[in-house]
Parts: sequence; structure tokens; C-alpha cells
Amino acid sequence: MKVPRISEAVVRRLPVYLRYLNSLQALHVRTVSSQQLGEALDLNPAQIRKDLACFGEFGRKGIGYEVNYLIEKIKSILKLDQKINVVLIGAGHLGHAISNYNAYLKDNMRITAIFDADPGKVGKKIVGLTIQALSTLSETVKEMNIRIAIIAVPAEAAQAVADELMRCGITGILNFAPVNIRVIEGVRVHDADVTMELHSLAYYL
Amino acid sequence: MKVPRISEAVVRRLPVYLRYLNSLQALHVRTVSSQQLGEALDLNPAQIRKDLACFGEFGRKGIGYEVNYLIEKIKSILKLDQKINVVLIGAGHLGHAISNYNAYLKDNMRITAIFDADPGKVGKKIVGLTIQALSTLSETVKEMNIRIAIIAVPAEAAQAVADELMRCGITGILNFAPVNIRVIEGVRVHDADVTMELHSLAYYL
DNA sequence: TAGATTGTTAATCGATTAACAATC
DNA sequence: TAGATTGTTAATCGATTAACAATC
Repeated sequence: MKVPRISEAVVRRLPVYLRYLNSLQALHVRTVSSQQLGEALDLNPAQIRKDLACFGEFGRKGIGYEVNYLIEKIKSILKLDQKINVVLIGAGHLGHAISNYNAYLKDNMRITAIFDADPGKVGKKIVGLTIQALSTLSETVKEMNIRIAIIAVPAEAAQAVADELMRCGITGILNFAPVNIRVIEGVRVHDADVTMELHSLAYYL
Repeated sequence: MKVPRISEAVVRRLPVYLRYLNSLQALHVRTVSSQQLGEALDLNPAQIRKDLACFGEFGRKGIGYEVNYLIEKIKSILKLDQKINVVLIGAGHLGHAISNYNAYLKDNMRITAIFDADPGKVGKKIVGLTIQALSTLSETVKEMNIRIAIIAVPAEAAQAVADELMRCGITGILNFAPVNIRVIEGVRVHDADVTMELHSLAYYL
């Protein structure tokens, strides 16, 4: 296995491939070529082949890629073949909405704990999970071996939450708060700020 | 004004600059250098200068950038100096959560209409907006001169909603549904699929 | 076999970074 | 003036695309 240096662009496309392959699987499609993938996803077929070739030889010359096999391979690359527990901080409307994605995450990745600062919310349930007080965050993260966190709290609270998460050893953060979060070396933040997405979309009008 | 060919990467960074500049403005900071911006945002100062130079000469040699002035300039580039009305499709938890971002959008960009397919929801209010039936979508989009749409409906309904939006003349879509949306030439889609973000985050664990 | 399609090398294209003259 | 910092050119780096031998 040669894993020299995978670019961020490649990693961002893998879930795109996976999502589309899942839809092919649901339609009982057996094999797919880079040509077909490229047309469906608006990508260059050579790029798709090159992306996949970063991780091994998954296709067959003259045939293409076997859908089921390629799904398994991509899942394995994304570590979705192991159990990955996710914690959600913030049980407002956004937190509720995000917890609904559990249905799509299926597999091994799941939101397994929800926290909120509001004592009025603690003890209530969202999709089967009891909202917990932030004071027990560290304990739960360790107990459940939680590795990824989703921040869905107001902008003002986001940095403090991130700091606490880093103290608990979290190394991946999906941040919905409309602020820059400062993190220490080794922690990765993906921004999911609706404001920024809309602002960049406006440029193209 | 020389606007040769602005890369997507540049457009995606502009809202990042804007967000940070707004926070500086709130702290009454008057000027900022590309050096300082680079440190705060983890970007190369030369890149920041080059990004901004795509659109004009906004800084002063030896001084840096005047915060208020740069904010105005970036807003103007992103067309945030004009009124941009946004429609939200889907009034579930996610729709509720997204409509709360109106508070951060402030300025000229606002969600001005909300639609839902569920007759039980039509007529109810979210943050001051009455949920409307999808049958009146086309009418409202034209009347309000709505240009951007947010799709916050279940995966199964997303493509049909997108098709209808394109018929209404929408050219920018922010898609929260975990599916590939196919669009016609000239329509831009930004994906905000929580599933994909979490999957790519998992790679780095 | 002939046609299709991969994996990979080479060519192209574009984006990032470095360096520096201009100038506040 | 001396120090700081821009805007911009040139150098570097990396990513995308084209092309094709290998082979199913």
C-alpha cells in the first residue's frame, strides 16, 4: 500500500464517490467505469482514476470498478470500517437537525452523545439520546472513545467549547458556528458555516 | 477594475476574510496587515494580498488595510451591497435552524420566504415568516426577486425541488440534502451535506 | 480477436509562495 | 529618514488533464 501524500482535494472527493456509489448499489448496478462516474459527478474520468489509484488498484482493465467492492474500499480508506463515535454539542434546532443525519450515517459512524449548556434541556431526549450537561463531557468522551465533535452552539460559545473538546482529546471538529475557531496542532476543523456558504454563493450571481 | 478570472479558491476565502474583519471591527481595530490576517487565519500573507489584489488596490504600503474600508470592498465584491433575497425550502428542524442564521446574515442578504410540502406546516410561522405551500413557490420567487435557494428537505425530495427552483430561475443553491443534485448550465450548487463533512473528517483520524 | 477501460507517465495548467521595488 | 507593508513579478509547487501501454 503506497500512501505518499494524499491531497485535501482527493479526500474531499472520496465521500462524493461514496455517496454516488451507494445510490448505484441501491439500484443494483454491478460495475461502473470512471467515464460513467465522471459524467454523473461532473468530474474528469482521469482524475477519478488517479484519486482511486492513490490507495490501490481497485478496478479491472476493460471492465471498470465493481460497485460493492469499491464502496468497501472507500469506506476502509475513510476509516468507516471502524466504529467512530461522534459527540454533538448544542441541542437547539440545529442540534436536532444534525442528529437526524444519524439515519444517513448508518454504518459505523454515529452521534452517540449530545450535550447542552442549558440546564433546562439536560435530561430531555433527542432521537433516543439523553441530553447531558457539559460538566460530564470529558468523562463521556473518554468512556465512549469519542473522536469527532460537532459544534452547534451560538458563535459566542464556540471557542470555549472547542477548547474543552481539545482538552478531552478530540482531534476532528465540524464547526457550524459562524466564527473562526483556533485549534492546536493536530486538530482538524471543517467549517460548515451557512453564512459563509451563502456569501460565496452570492459572488456568482 | 480588472476581473480576469477569479478562482473558486479565492471566492471561498473572501467570506473568511469578511468574517474575521467583522470581528476586528467589533473590537474597534482600525487597520490590519496581511501578516496579521495570515496569522489569525492560518494563511500565507502573500496569498491574502494576492487574493485582494484581484479586485483592486485596497491597502496602503507601509500601513496595511483599513478594516472598515476593506469590509465594504469585500461586501461589494460578494454583491452583499445589494439586496439578495433567499428562499428556504423545508421547514423541519434543519429549516428552523437555518432560519436562525438570518441574525448573522444581517446586511442585505436575508431569508425572505419559507416553503414546505407538508400541508400541516403551511401557515405556521418561523422567525416571523409564514410557511408557504410549494404550489406558490414560482409566484413568490418572482415577486420577491429571490435569487438564491436553500434546500433543506429529505434526500428523496431534493432533486424535484431543485428542478422546480431552476424553473423559477434560481441560479444559486445551497444543498443540505445528502444527494447529488443535477443542475443545468449556469446554476451553481454548494453542498452542505453533514454526512460528507463527517466522512472526510474521519479520514484524518 | 476487437473493444473497452484501467493505472500511470508525461504535459499542462493553475495556485501558492517568495522576493522585491515602490511607497506610505 | 528608517521601518513597514503593499502590489506584483518571478519561481515553485501541486493538481488536473491527456495520452497510451497494459490487459481484461
